[in-house]
Amino acid sequence: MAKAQKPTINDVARLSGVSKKTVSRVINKSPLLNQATREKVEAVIAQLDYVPNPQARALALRRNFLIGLIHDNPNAQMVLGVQEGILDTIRSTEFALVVRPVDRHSPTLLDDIHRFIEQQRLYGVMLLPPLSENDELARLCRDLGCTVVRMGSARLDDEAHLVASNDQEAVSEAVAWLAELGHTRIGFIAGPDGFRSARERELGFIAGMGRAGLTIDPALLARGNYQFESGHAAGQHLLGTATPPTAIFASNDEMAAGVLHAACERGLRVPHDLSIIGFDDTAIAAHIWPPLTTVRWPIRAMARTAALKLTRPETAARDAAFFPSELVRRASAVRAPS
Amino acid sequence: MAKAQKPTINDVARLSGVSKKTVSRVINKSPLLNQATREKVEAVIAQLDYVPNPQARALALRRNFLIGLIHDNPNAQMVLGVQEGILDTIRSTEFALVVRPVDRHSPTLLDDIHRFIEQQRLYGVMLLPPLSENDELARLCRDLGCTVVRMGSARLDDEAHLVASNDQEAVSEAVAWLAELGHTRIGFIAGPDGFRSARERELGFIAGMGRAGLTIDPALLARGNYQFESGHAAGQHLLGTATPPTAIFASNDEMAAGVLHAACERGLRVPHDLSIIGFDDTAIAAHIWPPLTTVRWPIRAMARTAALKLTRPETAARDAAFFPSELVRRASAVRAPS
DNA sequence: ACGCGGCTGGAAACCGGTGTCAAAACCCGA
DNA sequence: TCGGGTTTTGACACCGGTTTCCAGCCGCGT
Repeated sequence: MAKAQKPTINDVARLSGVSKKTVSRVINKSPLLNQATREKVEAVIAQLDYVPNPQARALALRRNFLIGLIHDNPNAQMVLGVQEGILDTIRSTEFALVVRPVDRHSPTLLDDIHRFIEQQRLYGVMLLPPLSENDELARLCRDLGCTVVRMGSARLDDEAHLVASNDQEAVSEAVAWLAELGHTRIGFIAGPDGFRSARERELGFIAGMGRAGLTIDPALLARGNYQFESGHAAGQHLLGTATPPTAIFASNDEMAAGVLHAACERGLRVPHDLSIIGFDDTAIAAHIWPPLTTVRWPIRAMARTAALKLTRPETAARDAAFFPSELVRRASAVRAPS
Repeated sequence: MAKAQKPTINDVARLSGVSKKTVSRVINKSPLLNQATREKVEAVIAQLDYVPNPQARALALRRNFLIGLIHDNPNAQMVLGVQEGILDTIRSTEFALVVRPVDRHSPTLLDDIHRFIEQQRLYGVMLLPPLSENDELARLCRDLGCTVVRMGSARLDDEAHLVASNDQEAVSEAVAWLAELGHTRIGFIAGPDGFRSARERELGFIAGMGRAGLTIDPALLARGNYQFESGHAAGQHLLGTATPPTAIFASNDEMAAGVLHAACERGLRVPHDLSIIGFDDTAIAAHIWPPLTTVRWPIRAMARTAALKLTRPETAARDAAFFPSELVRRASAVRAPS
């Protein structure tokens, strides 16, 4: 550990007999540069094992090589998946990931985020649902000079990048699967009002029922807020009706777990008496009993793509990237009781 | 948005009629400063709504106001809890949180982290288990000039801060609870070899059994790696013995869920035929059926304290902070079958 | 009245990069 | 050989703070 100091751009310049500016040009891959000079400087850089100081760059460029992950997401599995996906992309770059969990109901939300972005001079920000559905927030980030990627929202904003999965089709497929298993009385638990993902999944349910030639019984519709308790309540409600459903689709896994609780409390056997399907394939899906049939969407891969869009805005087209979801068939959905 | 520019230290200096240096002294609360001057400058700062530029500070100080969270933790719930706890503490400060999930088995781990810390010029780093048990890693961080907080490791390193819960006592209490419920054949699934937390919980089990006057049957001991599958396998093994246990303590919730699966597969009814207790009180504990009796430790509060130690090394004593865990009694542990 | 040490506060250099702009070097045909 | 146009390169200011070093001012002892 006798290493004196990290080499600076000045060291490189001196050793290769050029000016700082030229070294800077090499680093930034400026095109107007003699090939021979470039190679000479690159050799010195390699020899010294020189790495530009990000803090100095940040100061000069008024922009930090940080990408911010802003979220208010109850789904730990998903948030962590996103973090890992982003890291996959930026691990060997100069970028770093800074996270900022927030409370989306805080009245000072916009101010806080404004301050945060300005302070850290973020390069780009990534918004997770449900925050990604907040247009005002996206605009703020953009106005502050960040590239923005919104995840999982289904509308194409003209200025922000978008990375989404196709929830609607996936739910439709899940419903088709239930129909194929012989279910006709299928209950549906929607996500909270105002969430685009919730709306998409709802539309998927309607489409799926239509395609299967089934009618939708309004008595079999309920709404939750993506949290366990709300799924539990909705399940109790649905199962307490005169002619209860033989299958329930919940708009996310957590609510599906709630439904399972409700069923168990009533002495129903799952899946024998009631089939359940969830959405997200979070850790809980595979770990409850019976293992939950659910829809998996490739969080980590999506985050990788999103990070690419953030860190190489020039490379990535400013268009929506859609990722296919996949129905994971487990034991919680079986043939309808006859 | 007609705001011209963010005010700089020069603006403050000019408006208050002093030099940059004096302003800098005010910001850094230097003690050798005339009270009148200080107040004058502070007034201008408030009036301009001036915030020092962190990038410039980072450059000058050779140290960024970033704290790094380094982890390789399969427990999303816990990692996110830590992130939130840290944010609780640093939200209104100039600090930001940068995360770095890593692979603890990577041969380049130390190099990667070395580069990472050096590049970002981290102020402090926080190590989560199992990484927090890596002495070499902790030393590296320290040598690089970071304050270090290790979470959940039970040994006091003389140079790093430590924030831990008292796993041993908590497990002991859980075992006492099972004994009180009339269980005598109690199985134990240990965590992976080499994990301090695993060792602590093991010791807690032994102590608890001893205190309850029960003997430990080696046939009822198994080992997992904190993941679902290993708990599942261990459960199958334990339940397949000639005289299976009536209760099983798993060293974390995920493995407990695995045990539950194993029991269900064998047609056992939980908790009627088998009581199960887990550890961590992650989301899954409350969401499986039956709800899991488990040990809860105050992750978020611990992370808050840890962040305090990191950002105010001068305030916080360099000693271990211990947090009490609590047994959460749910439906998965009941009176032993007679 | 004078000299001296302790505080305050300012000028200028510095941290390690990037932008501007003009000079130097090079190319080619006339 | 020269002029004009096109690269290529370097000098220098700048980003917004901190640090070093020194001058000015003060009160105080003699």
